[in-house]
Amino acid sequence: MTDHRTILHIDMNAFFASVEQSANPELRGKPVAVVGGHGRTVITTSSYEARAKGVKTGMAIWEGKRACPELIIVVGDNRKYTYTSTKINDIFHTYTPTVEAFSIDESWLDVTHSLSIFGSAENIAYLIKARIRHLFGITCSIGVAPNKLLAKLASDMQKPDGLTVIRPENVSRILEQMPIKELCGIGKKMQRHLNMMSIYTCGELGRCDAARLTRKFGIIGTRLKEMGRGIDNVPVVSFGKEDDVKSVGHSSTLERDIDNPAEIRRFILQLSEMVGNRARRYNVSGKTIHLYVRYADFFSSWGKQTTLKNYINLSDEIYLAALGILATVELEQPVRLLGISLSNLKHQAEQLPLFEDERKKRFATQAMDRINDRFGRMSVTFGSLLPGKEKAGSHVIPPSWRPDGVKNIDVQ
DNA sequence: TCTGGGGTCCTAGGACCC
DNA sequence: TCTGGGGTCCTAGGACCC
Repeated sequence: MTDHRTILHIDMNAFFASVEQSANPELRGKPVAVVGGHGRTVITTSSYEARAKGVKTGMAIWEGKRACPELIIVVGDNRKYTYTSTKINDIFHTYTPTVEAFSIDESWLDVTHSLSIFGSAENIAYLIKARIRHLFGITCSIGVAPNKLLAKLASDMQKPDGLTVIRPENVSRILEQMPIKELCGIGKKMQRHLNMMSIYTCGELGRCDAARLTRKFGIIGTRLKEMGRGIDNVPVVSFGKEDDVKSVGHSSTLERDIDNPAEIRRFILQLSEMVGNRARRYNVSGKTIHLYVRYADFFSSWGKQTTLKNYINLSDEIYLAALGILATVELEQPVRLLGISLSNLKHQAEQLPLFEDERKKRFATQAMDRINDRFGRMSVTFGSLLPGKEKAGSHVIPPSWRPDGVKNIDVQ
């Protein structure tokens, strides 16, 4: 299907750092790095001034300082980013109802049916950029194209504060010399494989024999060739029409490596509480629990999962399942990171448990969740957590957070 | 004082059932 | 007693995205 859609991809420039610079004039024009508040943190986002000096996302603080000694370290503040992201999302919705949040700082808009009202996609892009700059003092890069793949590619072509339009008649010219790694979906490994087949540009990928790609990559081969030609029919899926959420998980690098079993169990309980709290807020329960451990040497790790007969979402049930997994292994090193996730999810129909003690437990859990929602994570928790004052990892939300928050889930 | 945290999707192989 | 094959569920692990 050759469609005639018009898609915008909007990418907030250095989002967390820009929000900080906007909130604090002393940071403007200076190299700033946003980091997590606790534990062995890394740089989540850095300002363009810092990037110019070689500061990159994922660097440890000391690495960032080595690249740029005058680097200003700012501990991230979730509330600022979620608030700003939500408000920006509101702006998008004044131009089209079809808005898909790819992450906290990236969205696609299908404006095909808005063009008659607002004139042109470029006009919409200008209006959006002006409003975001006016309201929040930050910039974004916008790509306009006939599909999501090309719109995302376009928004990457001019940063910061760019506006790039890829018209259907220019697609093949633009892709001819474009390195394949610029395409969303082609990572390091795929790039290496394609390079070994002497494929370096999108043009070459698009002309490659489909059978050759399919032999090498299986079913993905066909898709790769399409990507090389700039073909992408994936629709923009707005909030409320997405697929069900598939898993809920938390992981945390510990402040220091630990090998004390009681301490490990304490962190597992804490993570179980975080996972359970979120699952209950999403109103889902799951029957597969996954425990992930990374050892002190950073490189060795393992993950084990177990599937239960029943769907669960209470913190202590998750905790017990995770402990069950832990009991099947012998730890080889001190532990650096622990993670728990709940998958195999289903929407939980609201019904009161039959037995009095179960009802009491449900109410107690709901009360605890409400307090935590209001006053922040882990304001109240199970007693066994109280003696330790150590808390798991970073409080800075990941860029994968979506302003829509809870996804829509069909009741089954 | 090296190297975060949240996800999705895909594949391969084994167990088990019909 | 011997045989093939399809389907589903499960675990483990990897690639990719932000």
